[in-house]
Amino acid sequence: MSRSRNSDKIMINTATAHIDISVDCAVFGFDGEAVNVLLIEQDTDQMQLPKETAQMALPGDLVLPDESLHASARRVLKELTSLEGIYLKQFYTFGSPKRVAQEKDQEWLQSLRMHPERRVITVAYYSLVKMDEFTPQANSFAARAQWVKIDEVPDLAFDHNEILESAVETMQSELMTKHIGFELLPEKFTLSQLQTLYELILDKKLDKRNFRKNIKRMDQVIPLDEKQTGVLHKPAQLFKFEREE
Amino acid sequence: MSRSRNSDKIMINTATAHIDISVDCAVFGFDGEAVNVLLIEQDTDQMQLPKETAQMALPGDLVLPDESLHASARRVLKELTSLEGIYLKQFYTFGSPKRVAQEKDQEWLQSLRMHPERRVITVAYYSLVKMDEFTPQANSFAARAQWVKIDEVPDLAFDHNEILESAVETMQSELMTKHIGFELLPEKFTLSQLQTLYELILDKKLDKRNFRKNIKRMDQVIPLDEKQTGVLHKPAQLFKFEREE
DNA sequence: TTACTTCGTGTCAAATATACACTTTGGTGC
DNA sequence: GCACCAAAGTGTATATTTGACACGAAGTAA
Repeated sequence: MSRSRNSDKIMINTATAHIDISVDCAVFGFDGEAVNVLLIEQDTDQMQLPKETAQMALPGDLVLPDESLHASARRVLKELTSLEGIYLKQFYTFGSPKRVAQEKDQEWLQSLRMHPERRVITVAYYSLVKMDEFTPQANSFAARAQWVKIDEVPDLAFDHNEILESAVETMQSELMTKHIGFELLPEKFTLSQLQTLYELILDKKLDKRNFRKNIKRMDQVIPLDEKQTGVLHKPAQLFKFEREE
Repeated sequence: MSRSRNSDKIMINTATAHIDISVDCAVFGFDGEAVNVLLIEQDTDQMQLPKETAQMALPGDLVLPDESLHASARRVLKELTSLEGIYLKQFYTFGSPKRVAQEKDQEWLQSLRMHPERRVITVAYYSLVKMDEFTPQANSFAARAQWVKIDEVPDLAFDHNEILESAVETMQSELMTKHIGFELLPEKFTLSQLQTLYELILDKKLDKRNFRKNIKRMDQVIPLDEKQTGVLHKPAQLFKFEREE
């Protein structure tokens, strides 16, 4: 099939031509104050690398030979948070030939990967977790995980800043149409919490009355006979979200 | 890094563990009557396979070792149509472990690929071409290409029906927000042509006056001092689309 | 000139989006 | 128990957008 097919045969069949596939997950959480993303600190100790070279990265892993992409993302997430059945969505695949070839990244890959020089194409997912259900696992992977406010994210390994930015954009555009905001809130929430979350994700102020008008005409948002407690002002009514099938 | 990282090391290092990466393109065109997609007929003659086994497929190819994903899609498209600089958009990555393992597909892969048994993950793009600029290349790849109306697409190779369906959905959802409709029309077009195209893509009737009201308030659509010719009724005014930067 | 076909146009009603400010409620501390 | 604090909760008027709907105008062909 055409010229390129022939060149495949010539070029693919060399040791350097293998391409690895990974998944990376941008895992978002909301603590009432800010939207956070889960970052992993590269483990320089174990790798016997100088601490200065430690970078933070989105959690990710190579795709296993018999694992679907989605399963792979689920696995990464489960190892990290032990959560299952949470919102997880593929949004883009990053495949620049040099995306793991920068010097800052090679050092780390060389102490970790069998084929550090290999090109890696990564399928990126974003995920939304309720922070109050988040229970880090007692393994070295999750132990080095931490929540970082999305506007305080440092320079990350590989092209992970780009991936993260793209995840945030995807989340913004899906917020309205897919009601993903509720995935970040606890079971019971107030409308002010919901509004704060929307304002943080969309990065703009919303009008309180108009916002409530809109929310209240969604019949998936159900008022409870319960009020907020432990606040030093008028307690707000609690609501729950019921996803329809 | 954690259990899975270890299992990578064990499992990746076997002959069967390599995963190939391809791109597949759903190339759409509009002939005034219907929306068409470019399909390739698998070349059973050259492969010495019985003709009954011939299937149609979306054009695609393995990603070359040093080629970005986008470049790879551009290459496939150029070989097929010789067109450059046309609308091309990544929309999803399909990675089910068994997606090329069905019997109907293996026969063909075995006469074509160096590693027919390998799992292939494919990054899918959709593309919009003006059919009047489409010039098939004189190579065997393009010679077997043909336009097929999207509602007459037969069973395709691999999971290409699923990919195509997903491409159509993406196109539908991007039609309004990204004004991709104009990519399918010739330089000069009438509002009726535009409306027909919208109705075909969205698969629903639109009201003529309301449609025109909406289009006319887009200042990217510019009326020309020119009319349709060669029609046996009142000729329509021509318009052009000017993408703003 | 007639017949045919598609082009091109406006209005009204309904729904939705936006802008905007004050009273209510519960808790705390005196 | 009163005063204060802080956020909750609520309504209206205006502008904008959407959706439904029908007929004369322009050109071609016979």
